[in-house]
Amino acid sequence: MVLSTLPSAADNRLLAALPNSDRRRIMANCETVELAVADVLYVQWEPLDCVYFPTSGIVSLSISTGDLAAFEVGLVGGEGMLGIALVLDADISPERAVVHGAGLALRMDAAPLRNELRRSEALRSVVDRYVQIRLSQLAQSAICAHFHLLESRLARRLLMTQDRARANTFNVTQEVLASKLGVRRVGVTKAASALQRRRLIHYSRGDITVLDRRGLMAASCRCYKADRESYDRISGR
Amino acid sequence: MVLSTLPSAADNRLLAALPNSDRRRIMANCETVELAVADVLYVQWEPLDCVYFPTSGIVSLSISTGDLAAFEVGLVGGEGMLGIALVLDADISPERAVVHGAGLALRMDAAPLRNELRRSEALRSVVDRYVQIRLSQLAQSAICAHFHLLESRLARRLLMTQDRARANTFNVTQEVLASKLGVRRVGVTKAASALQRRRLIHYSRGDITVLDRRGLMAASCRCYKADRESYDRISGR
DNA sequence: AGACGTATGTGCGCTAGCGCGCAGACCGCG
DNA sequence: CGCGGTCTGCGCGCTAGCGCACATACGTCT
Repeated sequence: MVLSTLPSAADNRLLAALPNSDRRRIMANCETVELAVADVLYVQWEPLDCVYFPTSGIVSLSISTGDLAAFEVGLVGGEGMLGIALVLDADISPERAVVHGAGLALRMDAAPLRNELRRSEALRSVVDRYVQIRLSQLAQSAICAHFHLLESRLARRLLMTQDRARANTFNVTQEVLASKLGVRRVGVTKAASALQRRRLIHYSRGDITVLDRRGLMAASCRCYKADRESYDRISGR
Repeated sequence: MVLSTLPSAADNRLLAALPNSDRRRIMANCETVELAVADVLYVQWEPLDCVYFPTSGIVSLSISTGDLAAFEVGLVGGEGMLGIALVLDADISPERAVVHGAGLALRMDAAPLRNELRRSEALRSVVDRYVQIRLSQLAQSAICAHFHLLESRLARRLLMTQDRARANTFNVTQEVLASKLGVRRVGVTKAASALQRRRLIHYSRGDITVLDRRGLMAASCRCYKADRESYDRISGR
Protein backbone atom coordinates (compact mmCIF):
# COMPACT_ATOMS: atom_id res chain seq x y z
CA MET A 1 0.00 0.00 0.00
CA VAL A 2 1.45 3.33 -0.99
CA LEU A 3 1.56 6.30 1.28
CA SER A 4 -1.02 8.34 -0.59
CA THR A 5 -3.68 5.74 0.14
CA LEU A 6 -3.18 5.87 3.88
CA PRO A 7 -6.38 7.20 5.35
CA SER A 8 -6.34 10.47 7.14
CA ALA A 9 -8.81 11.30 9.86
CA ALA A 10 -9.84 14.31 7.82
CA ASP A 11 -11.36 11.94 5.28
CA ASN A 12 -14.03 10.85 7.72
CA ARG A 13 -16.17 13.68 8.95
CA LEU A 14 -17.11 12.01 12.19
CA LEU A 15 -13.54 11.37 13.22
CA ALA A 16 -12.55 14.79 11.97
CA ALA A 17 -15.06 16.34 14.34
CA LEU A 18 -13.36 14.90 17.42
CA PRO A 19 -10.89 16.83 19.56
CA ASN A 20 -7.30 15.94 18.69
CA SER A 21 -6.51 13.95 21.80
CA ASP A 22 -9.63 11.82 21.57
CA ARG A 23 -9.15 11.28 17.88
CA ARG A 24 -5.57 10.14 18.24
CA ARG A 25 -6.48 7.67 20.95
CA ILE A 26 -9.47 6.36 19.04
CA MET A 27 -7.57 5.96 15.82
CA ALA A 28 -4.90 4.04 17.68
CA ASN A 29 -7.64 1.48 18.30
CA CYS A 30 -8.54 1.33 14.64
CA GLU A 31 -7.17 -0.79 11.87
CA THR A 32 -7.14 0.31 8.25
CA VAL A 33 -9.01 -2.07 5.99
CA GLU A 34 -9.57 -2.15 2.30
CA LEU A 35 -13.13 -2.27 1.03
CA ALA A 36 -13.54 -4.06 -2.29
CA VAL A 37 -16.71 -3.82 -4.32
CA ALA A 38 -19.26 -6.46 -3.30
CA ASP A 39 -17.60 -7.18 0.05
CA VAL A 40 -20.27 -7.93 2.61
CA LEU A 41 -19.61 -6.12 5.88
CA TYR A 42 -22.79 -7.09 7.72
CA VAL A 43 -25.42 -9.71 7.08
CA GLN A 44 -28.97 -8.82 8.00
CA TRP A 45 -29.98 -10.03 11.44
CA GLU A 46 -26.60 -11.52 12.18
CA PRO A 47 -24.22 -10.40 14.94
CA LEU A 48 -21.74 -7.65 14.20
CA ASP A 49 -18.51 -7.16 16.05
CA CYS A 50 -16.97 -3.99 14.69
CA VAL A 51 -17.78 -0.60 13.27
CA TYR A 52 -16.28 1.10 10.22
CA PHE A 53 -15.44 4.71 9.55
CA PRO A 54 -15.04 4.89 5.76
CA THR A 55 -12.44 7.31 4.51
CA SER A 56 -12.83 6.68 0.81
CA GLY A 57 -15.05 3.63 0.37
CA ILE A 58 -18.80 3.69 -0.17
CA VAL A 59 -21.13 1.19 1.43
CA SER A 60 -24.77 0.51 0.70
CA LEU A 61 -27.18 -0.54 3.43
CA SER A 62 -30.19 -2.56 2.42
CA ILE A 63 -32.88 -4.69 3.93
CA SER A 64 -34.93 -7.45 2.43
CA THR A 65 -38.23 -8.92 3.53
CA GLY A 66 -37.90 -12.50 2.47
CA ASP A 67 -39.67 -12.49 -0.87
CA LEU A 68 -38.68 -8.99 -1.86
CA ALA A 69 -35.41 -8.02 -3.46
CA ALA A 70 -33.10 -5.96 -1.29
CA PHE A 71 -34.03 -2.32 -1.01
CA GLU A 72 -31.47 0.33 -0.18
CA VAL A 73 -32.05 2.18 3.07
CA GLY A 74 -28.78 4.05 3.29
CA LEU A 75 -25.57 4.98 1.53
CA VAL A 76 -22.55 5.61 3.70
CA GLY A 77 -19.19 7.10 2.83
CA GLY A 78 -16.70 9.40 4.46
CA GLU A 79 -19.51 11.43 5.98
CA GLY A 80 -20.62 8.66 8.29
CA MET A 81 -20.03 5.32 9.90
CA LEU A 82 -21.24 1.74 9.76
CA GLY A 83 -22.42 -0.46 12.56
CA ILE A 84 -24.49 1.94 14.60
CA ALA A 85 -26.29 -1.07 16.04
CA LEU A 86 -23.19 -1.59 18.18
CA VAL A 87 -23.35 1.95 19.40
CA LEU A 88 -26.99 1.40 20.27
CA ASP A 89 -26.23 -1.54 22.47
CA ALA A 90 -27.67 -4.09 20.08
CA ASP A 91 -25.40 -6.79 18.75
CA ILE A 92 -27.18 -7.74 15.56
CA SER A 93 -27.34 -5.68 12.41
CA PRO A 94 -30.85 -5.03 11.12
CA GLU A 95 -29.37 -4.28 7.72
CA ARG A 96 -27.14 -5.81 5.15
CA ALA A 97 -24.04 -3.76 4.31
CA VAL A 98 -22.34 -4.24 0.96
CA VAL A 99 -19.42 -2.30 -0.47
CA HIS A 100 -20.57 -0.23 -3.40
CA GLY A 101 -17.45 1.75 -4.13
CA ALA A 102 -13.93 0.52 -3.42
CA GLY A 103 -11.82 2.38 -0.91
CA LEU A 104 -10.51 2.37 2.63
CA ALA A 105 -12.07 2.45 6.03
CA LEU A 106 -10.96 2.50 9.64
CA ARG A 107 -12.27 -0.48 11.55
CA MET A 108 -12.78 -0.58 15.28
CA ASP A 109 -13.74 -3.61 17.30
CA ALA A 110 -16.68 -3.72 19.65
CA ALA A 111 -14.69 -3.81 22.89
CA PRO A 112 -12.52 -0.72 22.37
CA LEU A 113 -15.56 1.02 20.91
CA ARG A 114 -17.62 0.50 24.05
CA ASN A 115 -14.65 1.58 26.05
CA GLU A 116 -14.21 4.79 24.12
CA LEU A 117 -17.91 5.56 24.13
CA ARG A 118 -17.73 5.60 27.90
CA ARG A 119 -14.51 7.54 28.01
CA SER A 120 -15.04 10.15 25.31
CA GLU A 121 -18.07 12.39 25.62
CA ALA A 122 -17.13 13.82 22.25
CA LEU A 123 -17.26 10.45 20.52
CA ARG A 124 -20.59 9.65 22.11
CA SER A 125 -22.00 12.94 20.95
CA VAL A 126 -20.70 12.72 17.40
CA VAL A 127 -21.90 9.19 16.98
CA ASP A 128 -25.28 9.84 18.58
CA ARG A 129 -25.85 12.76 16.30
CA TYR A 130 -24.95 10.60 13.36
CA VAL A 131 -27.62 8.12 14.42
CA GLN A 132 -30.06 10.98 14.41
CA ILE A 133 -28.90 11.91 10.92
CA ARG A 134 -29.50 8.37 9.74
CA LEU A 135 -33.01 8.52 11.17
CA SER A 136 -33.73 11.69 9.26
CA GLN A 137 -32.26 10.41 6.03
CA LEU A 138 -34.19 7.20 6.32
CA ALA A 139 -37.43 9.08 6.76
CA GLN A 140 -36.58 11.21 3.77
CA SER A 141 -35.86 8.12 1.68
CA ALA A 142 -39.21 6.68 2.62
CA ILE A 143 -40.99 9.78 1.40
CA CYS A 144 -38.85 9.95 -1.70
CA ALA A 145 -39.41 6.37 -2.76
CA HIS A 146 -43.12 6.74 -2.20
CA PHE A 147 -43.83 10.04 -3.87
CA HIS A 148 -41.20 10.98 -6.36
CA LEU A 149 -40.67 10.13 -9.97
CA LEU A 150 -38.00 7.68 -10.82
CA GLU A 151 -36.02 10.19 -12.83
CA SER A 152 -35.73 12.50 -9.83
CA ARG A 153 -34.89 9.65 -7.53
CA LEU A 154 -32.18 8.49 -9.88
CA ALA A 155 -30.73 11.98 -10.08
CA ARG A 156 -30.67 12.15 -6.29
CA ARG A 157 -29.03 8.78 -5.99
CA LEU A 158 -26.33 9.76 -8.50
CA LEU A 159 -25.61 12.96 -6.61
CA MET A 160 -25.32 11.03 -3.37
CA THR A 161 -22.86 8.66 -4.97
CA GLN A 162 -20.90 11.51 -6.47
CA ASP A 163 -20.58 13.20 -3.09
CA ARG A 164 -19.27 10.09 -1.43
CA ALA A 165 -17.01 9.14 -4.32
CA ARG A 166 -15.65 12.70 -4.27
CA ALA A 167 -15.33 12.39 -8.04
CA ASN A 168 -17.39 13.12 -11.13
CA THR A 169 -16.93 9.61 -12.40
CA PHE A 170 -17.88 6.31 -10.86
CA ASN A 171 -19.12 2.93 -11.88
CA VAL A 172 -22.58 1.49 -11.29
CA THR A 173 -24.60 -0.54 -13.72
CA GLN A 174 -28.24 0.20 -14.32
CA GLU A 175 -29.04 -3.26 -13.03
CA VAL A 176 -27.53 -2.41 -9.67
CA LEU A 177 -29.12 1.00 -9.51
CA ALA A 178 -32.47 -0.57 -10.24
CA SER A 179 -32.21 -2.93 -7.31
CA LYS A 180 -31.13 -0.13 -4.98
CA LEU A 181 -34.03 2.03 -6.06
CA GLY A 182 -36.48 -0.83 -5.99
CA VAL A 183 -37.52 -0.58 -9.62
CA ARG A 184 -37.04 -2.50 -12.87
CA ARG A 185 -33.84 -2.17 -14.77
CA VAL A 186 -35.67 -0.83 -17.81
CA GLY A 187 -37.04 1.94 -15.67
CA VAL A 188 -33.52 3.04 -14.86
CA THR A 189 -32.59 2.76 -18.51
CA LYS A 190 -35.37 5.13 -19.42
CA ALA A 191 -34.62 7.62 -16.65
CA ALA A 192 -30.87 7.53 -17.31
CA SER A 193 -31.42 8.05 -21.02
CA ALA A 194 -33.54 11.08 -20.26
CA LEU A 195 -30.82 12.54 -18.03
CA GLN A 196 -28.21 11.81 -20.66
CA ARG A 197 -30.29 13.38 -23.41
CA ARG A 198 -30.40 16.50 -21.27
CA ARG A 199 -26.58 16.43 -21.07
CA LEU A 200 -26.62 16.10 -17.29
CA ILE A 201 -24.72 12.83 -17.24
CA HIS A 202 -22.83 10.53 -19.51
CA TYR A 203 -23.51 6.84 -19.23
CA SER A 204 -21.69 3.94 -20.81
CA ARG A 205 -21.56 0.37 -19.59
CA GLY A 206 -21.76 1.35 -15.97
CA ASP A 207 -19.28 4.21 -16.20
CA ILE A 208 -21.15 7.29 -15.16
CA THR A 209 -19.87 10.82 -15.48
CA VAL A 210 -21.73 13.73 -14.00
CA LEU A 211 -21.52 16.44 -16.62
CA ASP A 212 -23.71 19.09 -15.08
CA ARG A 213 -24.03 18.87 -11.33
CA ARG A 214 -26.17 21.97 -11.14
CA GLY A 215 -28.61 20.60 -13.68
CA LEU A 216 -28.67 17.25 -11.98
CA MET A 217 -29.61 18.89 -8.73
CA ALA A 218 -32.41 20.70 -10.49
CA ALA A 219 -33.58 17.39 -11.95
CA SER A 220 -33.47 15.68 -8.56
CA CYS A 221 -36.17 16.01 -5.98
CA ARG A 222 -35.78 18.28 -2.97
CA CYS A 223 -34.88 15.23 -0.95
CA TYR A 224 -31.26 15.57 -1.90
CA LYS A 225 -31.08 19.08 -0.55
CA ALA A 226 -33.20 18.13 2.43
CA ASP A 227 -30.72 15.38 3.29
CA ARG A 228 -27.79 17.72 3.24
CA GLU A 229 -29.61 20.32 5.23
CA SER A 230 -30.60 17.88 7.94
CA TYR A 231 -27.01 16.64 8.08
CA ASP A 232 -25.81 20.15 8.74
CA ARG A 233 -28.60 20.98 11.13
CA ILE A 234 -28.09 17.90 13.25
CA SER A 235 -24.33 17.75 13.21
CA GLY A 236 -24.48 21.36 14.32
CA ARG A 237 -22.99 23.00 11.24
CA MET B 1 -58.33 12.60 37.66
CA VAL B 2 -59.57 9.31 38.98
CA LEU B 3 -57.32 6.63 40.29
CA SER B 4 -57.90 4.19 37.46
CA THR B 5 -56.38 6.62 34.98
CA LEU B 6 -53.14 7.01 36.86
CA PRO B 7 -50.43 5.60 34.66
CA SER B 8 -48.52 2.61 35.82
CA ALA B 9 -44.98 1.91 34.72
CA ALA B 10 -46.18 -1.40 33.41
CA ASP B 11 -48.11 0.45 30.72
CA ASN B 12 -44.92 1.61 29.08
CA ARG B 13 -42.71 -1.23 27.97
CA LEU B 14 -39.52 0.80 28.12
CA LEU B 15 -40.04 1.88 31.69
CA ALA B 16 -41.27 -1.59 32.58
CA ALA B 17 -37.97 -3.02 31.40
CA LEU B 18 -35.95 -1.02 33.94
CA PRO B 19 -34.80 -2.42 37.27
CA ASN B 20 -37.10 -1.33 40.09
CA SER B 21 -34.74 1.12 41.73
CA ASP B 22 -33.90 2.91 38.50
CA ARG B 23 -37.51 2.98 37.46
CA ARG B 24 -38.70 4.49 40.71
CA ARG B 25 -36.07 7.20 40.58
CA ILE B 26 -36.75 7.96 36.94
CA MET B 27 -40.49 8.10 37.40
CA ALA B 28 -40.02 10.48 40.27
CA ASN B 29 -38.59 12.84 37.68
CA CYS B 30 -41.59 12.43 35.44
CA GLU B 31 -44.85 14.27 35.33
CA THR B 32 -48.09 12.72 34.15
CA VAL B 33 -49.61 14.60 31.25
CA GLU B 34 -52.79 14.13 29.30
CA LEU B 35 -52.56 13.76 25.56
CA ALA B 36 -55.60 15.05 23.67
CA VAL B 37 -56.17 14.24 20.02
CA ALA B 38 -54.47 16.75 17.74
CA ASP B 39 -52.12 18.05 20.42
CA VAL B 40 -48.79 18.90 18.86
CA LEU B 41 -45.89 17.61 20.96
CA TYR B 42 -43.04 18.52 18.63
CA VAL B 43 -42.82 20.78 15.63
CA GLN B 44 -40.50 19.70 12.85
CA TRP B 45 -37.06 21.28 13.09
CA GLU B 46 -37.87 23.13 16.27
CA PRO B 47 -36.19 22.63 19.63
CA LEU B 48 -37.58 20.03 21.99
CA ASP B 49 -37.13 20.11 25.72
CA CYS B 50 -38.70 16.92 27.02
CA VAL B 51 -39.38 13.31 26.21
CA TYR B 52 -42.63 11.38 26.64
CA PHE B 53 -43.25 7.80 27.65
CA PRO B 54 -46.86 7.16 26.58
CA THR B 55 -48.82 4.83 28.80
CA SER B 56 -52.11 4.92 26.97
CA GLY B 57 -51.90 7.66 24.35
CA ILE B 58 -50.90 7.19 20.72
CA VAL B 59 -48.73 9.66 18.87
CA SER B 60 -48.04 9.91 15.17
CA LEU B 61 -44.67 11.09 13.87
CA SER B 62 -44.59 12.68 10.46
CA ILE B 63 -42.33 14.75 8.30
CA SER B 64 -43.13 17.08 5.48
CA THR B 65 -40.94 18.37 2.69
CA GLY B 66 -42.34 21.79 2.09
CA ASP B 67 -44.68 21.19 -0.80
CA LEU B 68 -45.70 17.68 0.19
CA ALA B 69 -48.38 16.81 2.68
CA ALA B 70 -47.13 15.27 5.92
CA PHE B 71 -46.19 11.62 5.69
CA GLU B 72 -46.21 9.35 8.69
CA VAL B 73 -42.85 7.92 9.66
CA GLY B 74 -43.77 6.39 12.98
CA LEU B 75 -46.56 5.53 15.37
CA VAL B 76 -45.71 5.49 19.04
CA GLY B 77 -47.69 4.20 21.98
CA GLY B 78 -46.98 2.36 25.18
CA GLU B 79 -44.31 0.32 23.47
CA GLY B 80 -41.99 3.26 22.96
CA MET B 81 -41.05 6.83 23.66
CA LEU B 82 -41.02 10.23 22.02
CA GLY B 83 -38.19 12.66 21.70
CA ILE B 84 -35.29 10.39 20.93
CA ALA B 85 -33.54 13.38 19.43
CA LEU B 86 -32.84 14.47 23.01
CA VAL B 87 -31.35 11.10 23.80
CA LEU B 88 -29.17 11.45 20.74
CA ASP B 89 -27.71 14.72 21.88
CA ALA B 90 -29.54 16.77 19.29
CA ASP B 91 -31.89 19.47 20.48
CA ILE B 92 -34.20 19.82 17.53
CA SER B 93 -36.84 17.36 16.45
CA PRO B 94 -36.57 16.22 12.84
CA GLU B 95 -40.21 15.15 12.99
CA ARG B 96 -43.57 16.53 13.85
CA ALA B 97 -45.39 14.67 16.63
CA VAL B 98 -49.16 14.84 16.85
CA VAL B 99 -51.45 13.01 19.23
CA HIS B 100 -53.51 10.48 17.36
CA GLY B 101 -55.23 8.68 20.20
CA ALA B 102 -56.08 10.35 23.51
CA GLY B 103 -54.45 9.02 26.65
CA LEU B 104 -51.73 9.61 29.19
CA ALA B 105 -47.98 9.86 29.07
CA LEU B 106 -45.13 10.40 31.46
CA ARG B 107 -43.13 13.46 30.60
CA MET B 108 -39.53 14.03 31.56
CA ASP B 109 -37.55 17.20 31.03
CA ALA B 110 -34.25 17.34 29.23
CA ALA B 111 -32.07 18.04 32.26
CA PRO B 112 -33.14 15.12 34.46
CA LEU B 113 -33.12 12.93 31.37
CA ARG B 114 -29.49 13.70 30.62
CA ASN B 115 -28.75 13.15 34.22
CA GLU B 116 -30.40 9.77 34.35
CA LEU B 117 -28.85 8.67 31.06
CA ARG B 118 -25.48 9.16 32.66
CA ARG B 119 -26.48 7.55 35.90
CA SER B 120 -28.50 4.56 34.76
CA GLU B 121 -26.83 2.12 32.39
CA ALA B 122 -30.16 0.34 32.17
CA LEU B 123 -31.99 3.42 30.93
CA ARG B 124 -29.29 4.13 28.40
CA SER B 125 -29.50 0.60 27.11
CA VAL B 126 -33.29 0.45 26.92
CA VAL B 127 -33.49 3.78 25.18
CA ASP B 128 -30.64 3.04 22.79
CA ARG B 129 -32.25 -0.20 21.78
CA TYR B 130 -35.48 1.63 21.21
CA VAL B 131 -33.67 3.97 18.83
CA GLN B 132 -32.48 0.92 16.99
CA ILE B 133 -36.05 -0.35 16.83
CA ARG B 134 -37.19 2.93 15.35
CA LEU B 135 -34.49 2.65 12.72
CA SER B 136 -35.68 -0.80 11.76
CA GLN B 137 -39.32 0.16 11.69
CA LEU B 138 -38.57 3.19 9.61
CA ALA B 139 -36.74 1.10 7.07
CA GLN B 140 -39.63 -1.31 6.99
CA SER B 141 -42.09 1.52 6.44
CA ALA B 142 -40.02 2.76 3.54
CA ILE B 143 -40.18 -0.62 1.86
CA CYS B 144 -43.84 -1.01 2.65
CA ALA B 145 -44.90 2.34 1.27
CA HIS B 146 -42.89 1.71 -1.86
CA PHE B 147 -43.86 -1.84 -2.71
CA HIS B 148 -47.10 -2.86 -1.12
CA LEU B 149 -50.70 -2.44 -2.14
CA LEU B 150 -52.75 0.11 -0.34
CA GLU B 151 -55.13 -2.46 1.05
CA SER B 152 -52.29 -4.32 2.77
CA ARG B 153 -50.78 -1.12 4.03
CA LEU B 154 -54.09 -0.05 5.46
CA ALA B 155 -54.53 -3.39 7.18
CA ARG B 156 -51.08 -3.03 8.69
CA ARG B 157 -51.74 0.47 9.85
CA LEU B 158 -55.01 -0.58 11.49
CA LEU B 159 -53.28 -3.42 13.31
CA MET B 160 -50.60 -1.06 14.54
CA THR B 161 -53.25 1.29 15.87
CA GLN B 162 -55.15 -1.55 17.48
CA ASP B 163 -52.02 -2.73 19.28
CA ARG B 164 -51.30 0.67 20.69
CA ALA B 165 -54.91 1.43 21.53
CA ARG B 166 -55.10 -1.95 23.28
CA ALA B 167 -58.69 -2.11 22.07
CA ASN B 168 -60.67 -3.44 19.13
CA THR B 169 -62.31 -0.11 18.58
CA PHE B 170 -60.81 3.26 17.87
CA ASN B 171 -61.55 6.35 15.87
CA VAL B 172 -59.76 7.54 12.75
CA THR B 173 -61.38 9.03 9.71
CA GLN B 174 -60.43 7.90 6.25
CA GLU B 175 -59.26 11.41 5.53
CA VAL B 176 -56.69 11.16 8.32
CA LEU B 177 -55.62 7.66 7.38
CA ALA B 178 -55.11 8.81 3.82
CA SER B 179 -52.74 11.57 4.86
CA LYS B 180 -50.79 9.20 7.11
CA LEU B 181 -50.44 6.67 4.35
CA GLY B 182 -49.65 9.29 1.75
CA VAL B 183 -52.56 8.45 -0.55
CA ARG B 184 -55.88 9.94 -1.61
CA ARG B 185 -58.86 9.67 0.64
CA VAL B 186 -60.81 7.77 -2.02
CA GLY B 187 -58.04 5.21 -2.08
CA VAL B 188 -58.60 4.55 1.61
CA THR B 189 -62.33 4.42 1.02
CA LYS B 190 -61.86 1.71 -1.55
CA ALA B 191 -59.42 -0.30 0.53
CA ALA B 192 -61.48 0.03 3.69
CA SER B 193 -64.61 -1.03 1.85
CA ALA B 194 -62.83 -4.10 0.61
CA LEU B 195 -61.72 -5.01 4.12
CA GLN B 196 -65.23 -4.41 5.41
CA ARG B 197 -66.78 -6.52 2.68
CA ARG B 198 -64.51 -9.32 3.81
CA ARG B 199 -65.82 -8.87 7.37
CA LEU B 200 -62.39 -8.04 8.73
CA ILE B 201 -63.37 -4.64 10.04
CA HIS B 202 -66.41 -2.51 10.60
CA TYR B 203 -66.21 1.11 9.56
CA SER B 204 -68.61 3.94 10.22
CA ARG B 205 -67.83 7.63 10.32
CA GLY B 206 -64.38 7.14 11.70
CA ASP B 207 -65.33 4.50 14.24
CA ILE B 208 -63.35 1.43 13.37
CA THR B 209 -63.85 -1.98 14.88
CA VAL B 210 -61.51 -4.83 14.15
CA LEU B 211 -63.77 -7.84 13.71
CA ASP B 212 -61.24 -10.44 12.65
CA ARG B 213 -57.71 -9.75 13.77
CA ARG B 214 -56.41 -12.96 12.29
CA GLY B 215 -57.90 -12.20 8.92
CA LEU B 216 -56.63 -8.65 9.04
CA MET B 217 -53.13 -9.92 9.64
CA ALA B 218 -53.47 -12.20 6.66
CA ALA B 219 -54.65 -9.24 4.59
CA SER B 220 -51.74 -7.09 5.75
CA CYS B 221 -48.28 -7.31 4.30
CA ARG B 222 -45.49 -9.12 6.11
CA CYS B 223 -44.25 -5.75 7.29
CA TYR B 224 -46.52 -5.90 10.29
CA LYS B 225 -45.05 -9.15 11.44
CA ALA B 226 -41.56 -8.00 10.50
CA ASP B 227 -41.99 -4.95 12.72
CA ARG B 228 -42.98 -7.01 15.70
CA GLU B 229 -40.20 -9.48 15.14
CA SER B 230 -37.57 -6.79 14.96
CA TYR B 231 -38.97 -5.23 18.11
CA ASP B 232 -38.53 -8.50 19.95
CA ARG B 233 -35.17 -9.24 18.43
CA ILE B 234 -33.69 -5.88 19.28
CA SER B 235 -35.25 -5.40 22.68
CA GLY B 236 -33.81 -8.79 23.50
CA ARG B 237 -36.95 -10.95 23.54
C1' DA C 1 -12.37 -13.90 -36.59
C1' DG C 2 -15.79 -15.79 -33.92
C1' DA C 3 -18.20 -16.71 -29.66
C1' DC C 4 -19.90 -15.57 -25.38
C1' DG C 5 -21.16 -12.68 -21.42
C1' DT C 6 -22.46 -8.29 -19.85
C1' DA C 7 -24.73 -3.90 -20.43
C1' DT C 8 -28.13 -1.12 -22.56
C1' DG C 9 -32.36 -0.03 -25.35
C1' DT C 10 -37.33 -0.93 -27.16
C1' DG C 11 -42.21 -2.46 -27.57
C1' DC C 12 -46.72 -3.82 -25.65
C1' DG C 13 -50.49 -4.68 -22.77
C1' DC C 14 -51.72 -4.14 -17.90
C1' DT C 15 -52.94 -1.97 -13.32
C1' DA C 16 -52.68 0.77 -9.00
C1' DG C 17 -53.18 4.92 -7.79
C1' DC C 18 -53.80 9.98 -9.20
C1' DG C 19 -56.68 14.41 -9.90
C1' DC C 20 -61.05 16.14 -10.27
C1' DG C 21 -65.72 16.63 -9.50
C1' DC C 22 -69.93 15.19 -7.58
C1' DA C 23 -73.48 12.51 -4.80
C1' DG C 24 -75.41 10.53 -0.89
C1' DA C 25 -75.42 9.59 4.15
C1' DC C 26 -75.23 10.72 8.80
C1' DC C 27 -75.06 13.98 12.93
C1' DG C 28 -75.66 17.77 15.78
C1' DC C 29 -77.61 22.19 16.38
C1' DG C 30 -80.59 26.12 16.17
C1' DC D 1 -87.71 20.11 11.35
C1' DG D 2 -84.60 21.86 8.37
C1' DC D 3 -79.71 23.44 7.79
C1' DG D 4 -74.81 22.82 7.48
C1' DG D 5 -70.77 20.37 8.36
C1' DT D 6 -68.46 16.03 8.29
C1' DC D 7 -67.76 11.54 6.52
C1' DT D 8 -68.10 8.13 2.93
C1' DG D 9 -68.83 6.42 -1.85
C1' DC D 10 -68.50 6.57 -7.04
C1' DG D 11 -67.14 7.63 -12.03
C1' DC D 12 -63.81 8.94 -15.54
C1' DG D 13 -59.75 9.78 -17.96
C1' DC D 14 -54.77 9.71 -17.11
C1' DT D 15 -49.91 8.04 -16.20
C1' DA D 16 -45.84 5.87 -13.98
C1' DG D 17 -44.19 1.88 -13.45
C1' DC D 18 -44.86 -3.29 -13.97
C1' DG D 19 -43.96 -7.98 -16.32
C1' DC D 20 -42.48 -10.13 -20.26
C1' DA D 21 -39.93 -10.78 -24.33
C1' DC D 22 -36.77 -9.40 -27.61
C1' DA D 23 -33.05 -6.55 -29.92
C1' DT D 24 -28.72 -4.33 -30.20
C1' DA D 25 -24.00 -2.78 -28.60
C1' DC D 26 -19.54 -3.56 -26.53
C1' DG D 27 -15.40 -6.33 -24.41
C1' DT D 28 -12.84 -10.13 -23.72
C1' DC D 29 -11.02 -14.44 -24.33
C1' DT D 30 -9.80 -18.15 -27.45
